Amino acid sequence: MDNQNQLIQARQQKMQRLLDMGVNPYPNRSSRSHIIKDLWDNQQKFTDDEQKVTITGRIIALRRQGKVGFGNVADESGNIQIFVRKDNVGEENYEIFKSFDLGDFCQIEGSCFVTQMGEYSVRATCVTMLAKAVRPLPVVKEKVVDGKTIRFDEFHDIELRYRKRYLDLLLNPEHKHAFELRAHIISGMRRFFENRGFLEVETPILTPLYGGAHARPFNTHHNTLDMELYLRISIELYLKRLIIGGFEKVYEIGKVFRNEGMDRAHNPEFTLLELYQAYTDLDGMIELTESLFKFLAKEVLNTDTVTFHNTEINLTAPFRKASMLELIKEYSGFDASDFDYDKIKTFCLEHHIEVTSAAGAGKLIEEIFNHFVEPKLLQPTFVIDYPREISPLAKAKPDDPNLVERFELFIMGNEYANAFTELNDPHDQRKRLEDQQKMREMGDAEANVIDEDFLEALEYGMPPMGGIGIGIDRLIMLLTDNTSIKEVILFPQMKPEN
RNA sequence: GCAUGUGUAGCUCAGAUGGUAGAGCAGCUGACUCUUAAUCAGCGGGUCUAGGGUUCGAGUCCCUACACAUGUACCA
Repeated sequence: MDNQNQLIQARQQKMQRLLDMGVNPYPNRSSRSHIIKDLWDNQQKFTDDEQKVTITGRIIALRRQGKVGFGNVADESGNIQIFVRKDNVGEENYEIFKSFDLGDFCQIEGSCFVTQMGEYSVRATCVTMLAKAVRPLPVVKEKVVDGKTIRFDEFHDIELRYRKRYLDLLLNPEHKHAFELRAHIISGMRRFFENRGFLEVETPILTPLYGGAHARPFNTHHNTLDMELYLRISIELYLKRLIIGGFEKVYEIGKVFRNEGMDRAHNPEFTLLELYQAYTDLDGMIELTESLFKFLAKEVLNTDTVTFHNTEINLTAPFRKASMLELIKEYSGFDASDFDYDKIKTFCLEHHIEVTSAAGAGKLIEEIFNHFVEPKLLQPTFVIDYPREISPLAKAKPDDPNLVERFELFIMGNEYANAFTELNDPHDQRKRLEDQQKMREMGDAEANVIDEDFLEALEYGMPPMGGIGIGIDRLIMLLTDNTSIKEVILFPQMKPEN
């Protein structure tokens, strides 16, 4: 018998003992009068009047001493010591207490008092088993020294933490913070958009064609229809159809799926916000983005700045705006504004920047930007004036056909938002997608595909508008000072263990 | 993808130069009616990630595979 089975068997034996006593180790009902935080918030009152309280929670520590025992019970709001004495609960009930193991859910009835050692506790008059844990939890012990909690044998194997997130949340409760903040940021966004009159919508995730981004999709198959379907890689083309349909302000927050490599910054499924607003443009999206960050900082984070890896980032001041070509010149000294392919290619080769056959001058300019500029943009910066070649859904600048009205927002060397004045000319849009198609044929597997249904919709007329996408996971990483996306996704993609 | 590192008990970790696997916690038995990393005494617990190889002998050396981390390339 292996060790784990031995541990499980010991717990099952205790469960059997309960059954033999006629006690259900998994009762249907429980009751509680107070959450544990209530007891802590009103210590004086509860100790003075000795009122009866009933708490529920998980046993997170046990210290037995013969005919008396201590333990700690935790619910979501906190944890408190319990004191169980045979004389207080009676012989039969004490047998139930003796069946308690670390990890069991229990209900404790009693009253609050302070022990001789000065610890605020619940003196039990009756204990109840609510749910027996038959599998042993990793044992983590804590000690408080000078107000600081020292944790022993912390559950910190990174792989186990991700594979068994429930144990991570249970044993390292501080890891809940990123997920709570995530929820608050998303609900804050919804409030912000609702205040501005946006409608939240849901569009298909399973689609006959994928588009709106530069990525490879996941394929699947519908049995009854006997057709190939793709998981969406962006939300863009459906949201634009809604603007065509007469909605003027829409957004969606949802999962998109990209079939690419995984690393500390990429999970195959991730959460994207996309938003479209009719009768505005890139400047409108800049205003909206600055206001959104300001709102989230003030209303959710209650601060102006966040600290990421010891760098203070001001989220509320106006962000810097600079064109991609200017920034390239600033950081590399190279002037690419003439879009001279041969000259740009030579520069790339000189600086060991990969030049693929499908890449034109615009793509190479982006590569130069990624290499020389991107890592240097620490404080929030709107990079504007993108090459048209790499922006097939953005409207060209009226005075420069090589460039489009687009920005990406960079903070700490990473991209946090991508926005355009959206292309609404169906002829231009068709041509752009055809150019993408050519790039596919030249080997760019991530280039956009031609979506005839979308083009037809465009032909019915789409108002001028601005649109933006914000990667939520990355944003949460920034706000929680995490460098791994797995720390902000509850159940990150993992390869099977065996 | 590539490079480097890690993988030993349920958990956290030791195991120089190859010689039949150790600790703490948790578990079991016993003692203990105010403890708090409770304490004390005793006991049990391992296909050392998997598969090959070298060797009289491999947790340790070599090869392959797998998982995870970090760096790097591409992408949000």
